[in-house]
Amino acid sequence: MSIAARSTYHHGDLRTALVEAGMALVREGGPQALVLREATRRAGVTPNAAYRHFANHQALFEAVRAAVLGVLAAAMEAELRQAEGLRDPAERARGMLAAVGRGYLGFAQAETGWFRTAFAFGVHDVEVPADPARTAAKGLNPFELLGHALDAMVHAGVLPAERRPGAEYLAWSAVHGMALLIIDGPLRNASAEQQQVLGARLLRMVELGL
Amino acid sequence: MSIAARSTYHHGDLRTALVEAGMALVREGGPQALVLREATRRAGVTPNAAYRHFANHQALFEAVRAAVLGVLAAAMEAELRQAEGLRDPAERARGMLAAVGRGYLGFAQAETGWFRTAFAFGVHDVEVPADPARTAAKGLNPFELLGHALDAMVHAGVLPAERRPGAEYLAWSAVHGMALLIIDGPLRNASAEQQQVLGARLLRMVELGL
DNA sequence: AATTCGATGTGAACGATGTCTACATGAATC
DNA sequence: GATTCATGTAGACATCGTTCACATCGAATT
Repeated sequence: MSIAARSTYHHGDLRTALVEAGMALVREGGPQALVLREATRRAGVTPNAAYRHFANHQALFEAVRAAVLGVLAAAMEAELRQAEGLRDPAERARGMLAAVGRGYLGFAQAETGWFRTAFAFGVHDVEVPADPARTAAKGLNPFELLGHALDAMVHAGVLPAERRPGAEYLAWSAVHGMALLIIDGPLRNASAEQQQVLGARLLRMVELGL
Repeated sequence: MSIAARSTYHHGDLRTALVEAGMALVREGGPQALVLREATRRAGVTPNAAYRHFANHQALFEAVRAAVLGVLAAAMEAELRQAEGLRDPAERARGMLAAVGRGYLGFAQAETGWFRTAFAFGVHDVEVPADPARTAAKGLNPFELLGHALDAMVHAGVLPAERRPGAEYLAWSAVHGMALLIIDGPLRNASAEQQQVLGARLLRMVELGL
């Protein structure tokens, strides 16, 4: 990208510049593509300058990951908005769960590099409250959006309350697993159509089996 | 490990020595821990010697991955043997599916480094037939073992035949996703008991929702 | 307004890694 | 017994993350 030729000695906002460069790298090549020196290069700065803002490579990586999770949350919220328009509470609640799943799977397909980054080396600390870098408009991270949909299902009487606890882990397992099979598992060569059909079947399985 | 002091100029069986060293590395530290130079060090050999047997780092990695998939298959077969003793065909078929899932989840918990390696950078080519390095006694790879269990369910009348096609992807998605949540996702700090309970719930969800 | 100072960026260096090219060894083949 | 070819060694290179000492500059203090 832009090797920003800089006139001032100080960059101005190097931290965010590095994160943005990292986002670009990782969007193309996944987590492996985040190389500290390249990020500084793109920011028009010496490698060591990064160490004024990040303790090490991993710290930079975590910042990039957080930003990616924010984008994911935004994608899920976009899908959610459609479902929230539905009138019937039961239908709406079910639609919300499906929307969360669709947003997740769609993101994995459309932004593979980012998705890989979001969950590389573990799905770390996704449930902790409200790192603002990880959220979008609603202020909820992806995990919380899922919980939100499940709550709505209980409220609408679609999901028995006694099966609510822990339900996010079951739903997430299914959707996360399929996302991985799609992006570079055995489903990576399936047509987008087939993938969508399987995704829908999976979401129905979750709904039935929860 | 053993830095095999060698008297002969030729190693004798460097290829397998490198794979075994790689297995040990990866068992501890996951896929990132496979470093070519360290593997050659442990084999008591110059770094370049590796290039007589593997085109590059990735080729070595794939060989290690294949070996790991073989161990996984063995773990799943061990679980399967218990279920195969059951008399009632329906119960047996259901038991086989559960056994496959348990083997998978148990392997993820017990051999985290190996599990991460098996599915790092994508669940590549797991469905292709019978790379012998990837199989255990039965000659079936993990994917085929799952298909085997599902076939048994159809045969026993537990799973409607029209829902059989593609069912492995639904089941695998769920189990694979949960494995990831357990090894370094939000469930990594849950007690082994809680993990097992959730695993059982997940498998029931699959059975119901397939 | 001049001085100080802490935050930010630079320069040069180190050890480690994957990989290349040229050379050495030795077991199998003719 | 000479030759050949698979296998291992030696040395080098570019790149990466990271460290230590030094440079620059905006903002706070006097």
